[in-house]
Amino acid sequence: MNGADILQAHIAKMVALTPEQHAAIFDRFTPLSLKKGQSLIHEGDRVDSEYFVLEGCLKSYFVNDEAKMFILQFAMPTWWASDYQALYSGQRATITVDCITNAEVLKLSNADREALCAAIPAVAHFFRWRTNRGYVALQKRLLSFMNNDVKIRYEELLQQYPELYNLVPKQLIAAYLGVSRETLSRLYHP
Amino acid sequence: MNGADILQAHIAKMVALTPEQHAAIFDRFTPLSLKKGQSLIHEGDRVDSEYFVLEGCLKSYFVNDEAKMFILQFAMPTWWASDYQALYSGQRATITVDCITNAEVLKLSNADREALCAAIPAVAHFFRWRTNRGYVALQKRLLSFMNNDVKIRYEELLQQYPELYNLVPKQLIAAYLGVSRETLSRLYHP
DNA sequence: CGCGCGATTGAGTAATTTCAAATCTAGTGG
DNA sequence: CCACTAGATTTGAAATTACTCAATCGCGCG
Repeated sequence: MNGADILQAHIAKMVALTPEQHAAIFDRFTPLSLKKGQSLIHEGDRVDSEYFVLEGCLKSYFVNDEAKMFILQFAMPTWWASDYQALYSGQRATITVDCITNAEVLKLSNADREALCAAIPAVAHFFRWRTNRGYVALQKRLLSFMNNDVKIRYEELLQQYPELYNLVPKQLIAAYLGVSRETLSRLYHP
Repeated sequence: MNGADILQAHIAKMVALTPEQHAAIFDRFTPLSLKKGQSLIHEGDRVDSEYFVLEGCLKSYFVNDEAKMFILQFAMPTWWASDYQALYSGQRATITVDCITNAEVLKLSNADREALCAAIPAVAHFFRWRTNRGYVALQKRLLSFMNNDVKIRYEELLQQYPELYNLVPKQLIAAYLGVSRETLSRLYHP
């Protein structure tokens, strides 16, 4: 399945559009082929775009003063990634987005998104829905963070994305779960 | 300032509307006067509305099997609250929203929101912006949760809402910060 | 006055961290 | 095919931190 089809299927799940509208939407996106390790957004950058993942896996993360990494999101196919704080506010990026594996993504600029939303109300509806979905997912994660111990959070993550298990290094999983890699390791080697 | 004015000022910060449009929007909201302790959404309920706070303070929280409470949000004036997972998906509420103090709120049903968004594109834009803002705030909180210790998180919260200090019991603050009340107490009585 | 809720304090326990070292593994070049 | 290296993972031990449980304190209100 090519990029246009994947994007179309993703949007069509939420709103009904004509083929012409789907084509007009896809026109605004720029396909990018990325190598493992390449970065899309780096701390300190100006951010004017977000990215829709077609293939591969990205991570978005924050690095603190002691060089400790905290992963906000593993972006798998059909997920979106950016530094939304920077994208919406115009401030410089505080988080970094890069490729865990080779990846195919579609880039959409802020301006193009707004143009699409203005031209096609259903697209505005789609993006509203998408952010709602992200908000709910994030809230669920925060709750799990407060409520559950690491082991349960680890199982939740693997249940949601079984492919992560042998796609990303365990230390990145640990950085997502908010524990040290040693603690994660000890969970399964008692 | 009355409810209509507060709502109008809140929306006008983001999108430009005519007085007639503001009036049409306010028409869809139902004002409610609530007493301290009253609940708007209770775990297990069907949820068909969200709430805009005019005055007072709400909390939205989750209670786990061991009756431990985790506070997702203190909803202060001009913030919105609901169980968005339930509201958007139609599933039953897993979180509860109730009043920490007497409160004045405006209720908006899902159907009325969608009707407004469909009738006035700028309103759709407003809600898209609002959810984006909520998403970014939540992401910031998750990061702070992973990165900072309780003391810093406590200071961040009080810096954002100084009035919380003598508005809500310390145990609720602890439930927001994700620590036991004893630990929070010891922070400032070493 | 005394009740009840919230806040504080103490002591022991459990979980996680850090630091250091050992082990494993995949990929590279000879 | 093998040796080597870099990165990733595992393991150990000590130190830290937060938790639980229990008891006490403080204060506002009937």
